[in-house]
Amino acid sequence: MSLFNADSNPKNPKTLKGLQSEVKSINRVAISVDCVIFGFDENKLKVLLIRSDLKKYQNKFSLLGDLVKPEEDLDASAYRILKQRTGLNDLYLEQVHTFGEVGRHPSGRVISVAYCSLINVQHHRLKILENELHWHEVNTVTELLFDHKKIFDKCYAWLQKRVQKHPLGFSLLPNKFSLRELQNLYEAILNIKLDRRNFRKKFFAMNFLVDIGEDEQNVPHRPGKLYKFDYEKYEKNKKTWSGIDF
Amino acid sequence: MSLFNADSNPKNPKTLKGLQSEVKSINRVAISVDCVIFGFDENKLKVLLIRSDLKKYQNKFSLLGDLVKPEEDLDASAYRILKQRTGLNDLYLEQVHTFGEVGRHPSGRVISVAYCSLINVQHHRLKILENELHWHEVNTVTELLFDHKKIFDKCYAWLQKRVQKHPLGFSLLPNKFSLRELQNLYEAILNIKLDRRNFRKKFFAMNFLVDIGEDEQNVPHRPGKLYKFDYEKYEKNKKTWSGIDF
DNA sequence: ACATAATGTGTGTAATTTACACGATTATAG
DNA sequence: CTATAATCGTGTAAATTACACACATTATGT
Repeated sequence: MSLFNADSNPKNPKTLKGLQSEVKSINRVAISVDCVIFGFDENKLKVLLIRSDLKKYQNKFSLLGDLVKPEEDLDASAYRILKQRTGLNDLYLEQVHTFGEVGRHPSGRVISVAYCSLINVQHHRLKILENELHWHEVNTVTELLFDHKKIFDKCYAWLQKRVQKHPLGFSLLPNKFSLRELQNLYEAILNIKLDRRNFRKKFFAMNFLVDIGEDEQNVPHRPGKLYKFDYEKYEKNKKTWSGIDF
Repeated sequence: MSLFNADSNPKNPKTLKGLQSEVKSINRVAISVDCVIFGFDENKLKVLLIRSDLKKYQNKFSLLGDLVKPEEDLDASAYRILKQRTGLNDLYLEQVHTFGEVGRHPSGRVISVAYCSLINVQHHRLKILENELHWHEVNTVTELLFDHKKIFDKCYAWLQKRVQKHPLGFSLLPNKFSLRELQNLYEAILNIKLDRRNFRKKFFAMNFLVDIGEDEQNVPHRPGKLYKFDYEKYEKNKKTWSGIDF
């Protein structure tokens, strides 16, 4: 077979050299990374967007993205974009889907790999105002640049599924959080109401929340206890089998 | 902002024209699609591989893939590869992950979008022998070309998760199948043993299996009833909320 | 006819999920 | 300092679901 083999034929194999020139000359496209960055603030799930300043694009908002550099891994590219925009390292980041429709981008063939990131809004509030960045409530996101709405929709649906089976949601909260905050977060992401007592029971039963012995401050009501998420314990005990169910 | 905006600066926005030349000249890479095609035969989960005939690559096996054509959508490219190899249309196909490490391919920068497909081995048995194609038991897959083992591993792990929450597994079976066959399939994919009675109860409770009133033929024991999967009913009734649990 | 092998169904128990109510604590307004 | 409003923190009974397990049935092969 050949390296790219859908046309291969045992009697007429491609050579490595031939392939190299094919790779270098013919089927070349640009590749970009777009980041769907979620945040949680004022009990709302938000997404970080940037305003287009091109008249041609009517001041639409778009996701944060950039072309992948020639010597840059895809993940590295996503981290670079996040770093440039938020100043933060060590963000939660995961690849979600790749969008490569022929007509998706006006500048030619551009394939975009979508990444999701979850960040704690408190930690980078400073950087926002310098740019044309803006936190949008996810429910009010309508039209975005190019196919970015489609990308956003995919990532939001991904988040709603993912957050039920994986504790990535904690990345949206401060290190110390109350159970009420955690529940508000889940209610905002999933867009549902949950029973407070059962929510509490469920998370305590998981045994990944650590009571750090502090209380909420400056709340206009009885303060709740603060917890942190024990990620190591989670990693050790996480489920592998959740059962057939659809 | 600009179309690619990680370097954008309100005082110095990129122009659309500038971007177009950037897309056309600088950051260009080749893009390919690799398909991980699963089959189920003799109660084993198999994956369809093709043998490399390049000496340089020591007769390693590789996934089925090809470069994406300039005017071809990613999904279309994956369908084309499947069609060329199996002669089948309408296969189950889903994008899983994109692999873009800088050094992953010897011919230069090649980004590969991995797709998973599930096919019914009966339906295309004819085409296999013409090529260097081979069904490998998934448990015996060791070294593959380039990073294809990594791609395969990702797709297999994806399948194991996915099959628990989505009825894609039926694509591996004939239209009519017995419950025993279905259970064998799940046991092969998940590499576990399941209780026959509970398995049966679970699937009947879902109410997506239709008794077609026929029995197995040519089995050396009491024939089981044959069923088909009612995909429409599934689509109407599928769950949206499966609960927080990790 | 008998041994063998798989099918098809039922039942008790444990575990999990759900629904639901009340007293305690804190801040605020008067 | 008292009343009010809000949230915290907890327990229990009912319903549902998951699991372990046993036995009678139907076919095959000899």
